[in-house]
Amino acid sequence: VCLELWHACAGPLVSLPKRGSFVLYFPQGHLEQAPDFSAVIYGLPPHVFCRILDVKLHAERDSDEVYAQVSLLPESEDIERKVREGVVDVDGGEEDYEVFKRSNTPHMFCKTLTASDTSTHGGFSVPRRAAEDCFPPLDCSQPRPSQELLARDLHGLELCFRHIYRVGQPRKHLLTTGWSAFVNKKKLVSGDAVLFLRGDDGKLRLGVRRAAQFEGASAFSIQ
Amino acid sequence: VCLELWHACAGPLVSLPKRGSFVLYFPQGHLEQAPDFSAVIYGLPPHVFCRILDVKLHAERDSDEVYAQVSLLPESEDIERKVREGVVDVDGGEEDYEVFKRSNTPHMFCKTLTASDTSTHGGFSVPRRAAEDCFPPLDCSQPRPSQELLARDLHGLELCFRHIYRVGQPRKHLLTTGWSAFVNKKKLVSGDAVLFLRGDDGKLRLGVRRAAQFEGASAFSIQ
DNA sequence: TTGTCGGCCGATCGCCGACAA
DNA sequence: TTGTCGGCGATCGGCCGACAA
Repeated sequence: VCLELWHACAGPLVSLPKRGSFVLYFPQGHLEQAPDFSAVIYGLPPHVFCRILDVKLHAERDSDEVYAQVSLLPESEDIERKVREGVVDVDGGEEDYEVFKRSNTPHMFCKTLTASDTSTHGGFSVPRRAAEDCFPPLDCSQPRPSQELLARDLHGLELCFRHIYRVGQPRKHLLTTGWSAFVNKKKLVSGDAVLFLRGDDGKLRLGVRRAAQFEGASAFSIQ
Repeated sequence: VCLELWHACAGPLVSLPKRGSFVLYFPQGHLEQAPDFSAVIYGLPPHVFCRILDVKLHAERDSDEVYAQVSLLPESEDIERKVREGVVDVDGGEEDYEVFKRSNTPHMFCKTLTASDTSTHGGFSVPRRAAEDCFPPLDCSQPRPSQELLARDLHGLELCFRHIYRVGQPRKHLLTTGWSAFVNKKKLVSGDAVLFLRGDDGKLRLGVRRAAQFEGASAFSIQ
């Protein structure tokens, strides 16, 4: 999946460990996150000194929720001592995403959906800055500027929208055709957020960040 | 869940062990059904002599697929020997569902859905026998007999349909309003079957039996 | 600048009848 | 008896403008 879009969806509070770096792994904390398989395992060490073998980015196929799969390799106490003493660097030397982000600033916009955005009556009001930053420019010499907008989501699925400018007297950008199909497909509701992201290659990416959700929220969904 | 409806949905080939009876449990066969958690466990006995502590009937919340949760208690070799010798009866003496069914014959009907039944164009053709056996009788002295039909599914959820008689010249029973909502909610397709069941209390029950489905079939669902 | 609403057109749903298998 | 289809009315989706926050 797209690195930038993944981080955009995850939000600024999420940072991933670098491959090759060292971490302390707390097995008991891991177990406590899986109450269905809760078990008391005696003799479990409180923490294990590990090296990050790999970090894979994923997104849930149904909900688009982002998550990472981190592969750990337990290291010897010898290595642990050397790291603590500074003989071996904690960081593995691989480029950090923060570093990458500072040099390559993607054009990005995030908007929380309003009642109008998610209702069946009408489309999506595009914030002006979002349209100007992320969308291809419209030929405003025409009376009714419009274009087809193509964007890919985290799974690489291509979405298509009609993007128009200036409806009514106060001018504004709108997404019309294709928008409600997107809302339905992603099961978006008022309060959820969408992210537009234009990569350096000019390709448009589209992500989703859902409002605070409860465990088993789908059990209470309408119809 | 409703005992009769559960058995109706499960079909005549499915019979459950009685509570209190004895069975031979084959752990290896159980493991082979869960390939995701496949593991080779050494020293596993080929079979365990068990008593049925409890049998709970369930239905999947999303698909309405029926399944049973069977609780087993391993028994001593002493009991096993007595059972084999006939000193203790294999059956636990609890009433069998087959026995129950022979004395209480519920009015029941099962129909495989046609293309017309599942299309958005029109409602559901009710077989005449289904209507007469399971539905409250209509007042046919009126020019357009119709009634509201209430039925509960396996989860106790109440469905509502408009039931009419005699549309067009060849008279027939139809479910109109409410039917397509039911088809959508249960994601029914042509080939699936619905079951109508009128209990002794006169209450109507409504079950679903899906056509042969493949693993991960939802991955190929439309939209 | 942008969230919401009234108006309105067109597409689809869904009810009715006819007809045939 | 019942599966399918043509027809057509009612409903809803969805695009436009106006207006106000």
